[in-house]
Amino acid sequence: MIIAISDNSDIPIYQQIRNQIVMGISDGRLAMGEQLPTVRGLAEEIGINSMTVNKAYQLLKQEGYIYTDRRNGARVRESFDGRPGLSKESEETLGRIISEARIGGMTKEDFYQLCEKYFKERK
Amino acid sequence: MIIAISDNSDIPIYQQIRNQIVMGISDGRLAMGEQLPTVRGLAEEIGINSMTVNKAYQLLKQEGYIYTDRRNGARVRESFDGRPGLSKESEETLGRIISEARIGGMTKEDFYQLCEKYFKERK
Amino acid sequence: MIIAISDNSDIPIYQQIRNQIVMGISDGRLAMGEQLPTVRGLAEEIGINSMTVNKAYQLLKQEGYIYTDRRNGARVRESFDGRPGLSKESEETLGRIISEARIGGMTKEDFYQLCEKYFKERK
Amino acid sequence: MIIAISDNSDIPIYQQIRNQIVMGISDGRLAMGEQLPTVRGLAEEIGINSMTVNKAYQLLKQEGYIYTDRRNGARVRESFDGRPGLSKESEETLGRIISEARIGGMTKEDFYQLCEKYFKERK
DNA sequence: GTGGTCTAGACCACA
DNA sequence: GTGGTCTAGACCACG
Repeated sequence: MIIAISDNSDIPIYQQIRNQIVMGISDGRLAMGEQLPTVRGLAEEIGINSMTVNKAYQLLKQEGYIYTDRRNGARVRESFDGRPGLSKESEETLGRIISEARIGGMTKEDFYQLCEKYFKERK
Repeated sequence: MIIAISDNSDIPIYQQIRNQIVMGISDGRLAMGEQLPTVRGLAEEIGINSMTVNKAYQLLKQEGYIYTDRRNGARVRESFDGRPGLSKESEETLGRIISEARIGGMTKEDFYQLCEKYFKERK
Repeated sequence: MIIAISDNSDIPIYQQIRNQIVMGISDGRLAMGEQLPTVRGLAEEIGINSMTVNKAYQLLKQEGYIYTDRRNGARVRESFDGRPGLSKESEETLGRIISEARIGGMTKEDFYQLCEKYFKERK
Repeated sequence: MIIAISDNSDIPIYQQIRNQIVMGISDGRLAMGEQLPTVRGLAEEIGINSMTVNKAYQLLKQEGYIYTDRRNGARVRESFDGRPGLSKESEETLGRIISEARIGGMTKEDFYQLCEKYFKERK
């Protein structure tokens, strides 16, 4: 899986990595239990410091998306059973986005149609 | 309209203001063309630096949600025509949230049901 | 409040800082809402890198013990209402310690007497 | 006695083994003087490197929980006399946990009730 | 002035 | 070889 970082984004690099891995898990590019690139390997690949990748992995680990096995590096969680639907922050953000969509003139149907795109994606 | 700032949020204060005004416009608490509080007035009301409020207004203006007329008052835009849509950033964020929802075990129906809540709100 | 770091401990420095602040909150040396030392200030005081203090603060923040107000630095949480009794890890560790105590020949009464010491402490 | 290793734990494997054996001794699953599995046998059983099991045994031996007789078999110590007590480390950890419990809103009685659970266990 | 982020190196424990 | 920790110094956003 390719991880592309945008230098001129105002989202911190470690967050961008975190987001792309989450999206990779969601759309199937990263399978349950699959091994992630090593911290150093990924850092080299995208040309950043390994501490930054480490921070992203720590965040993913804390959120329960991955775990680190001392023998094999980092892996995607095998199951996401007990986790609640959405984090409180993400739900708030969703509310904000829906507000923006409504002001932007989108109907509920327009919005759901947009969502479909992201539900379908499975590269 | 009451604007409440959370000190322990990770979101910068000026963005919290911006978000609340956007949501106010969306759910009808702020009417099209309605005059916003003055920068200094709002700053005093919520007990923060007026530079911060100014920054929020600048952002809203730049995003096209409000405009300032020559008497220095800020008003909500009268119409939001143009093709319906979301900003590129917000659409990306939406994609990220849908990914999180899917991993969290939400079905498309669960997600839409959650969205309904935010579409209904109209205080 | 004085924070003392042990260099020859196998507990990471950022964890030691975290533990001492937690204990400070518990025994009243740090009041609810009280401002913590600044990251740089504390780092200088105990002669370590500010990133390490930052890491400790991030951990405390994530655990809900403190929050960071952009205007005033880091502060102790005002209330700890909704938090559950003990984290799963701490409860497991407690079980392990009780096992050690029993093998060490302590009766339940011996153990509770030892606990009393830590419940009483309020410097 | 079954020893189960968790790959996604932050606790090193050799310590997990050590902890489980200590708890086994405490709750009676391992009798005083009972012979432990061989290093190689246990390593194969739980599918890890025998160096790791060896490290756990060394630690247990150093802590006085087990001893190795001249026929190379490891056995649980016959008696644990001496003045009742906890290691300095464990006592410190206990203090930390009590702090967390207090902040978490547990009363002394809540805490003792939780402890009871671990005192009762004797499989 | 505050915390947040990032870099370029380094050392260590674990397995 | 893996992740985890730490350093010394730097820049940035926020208020």
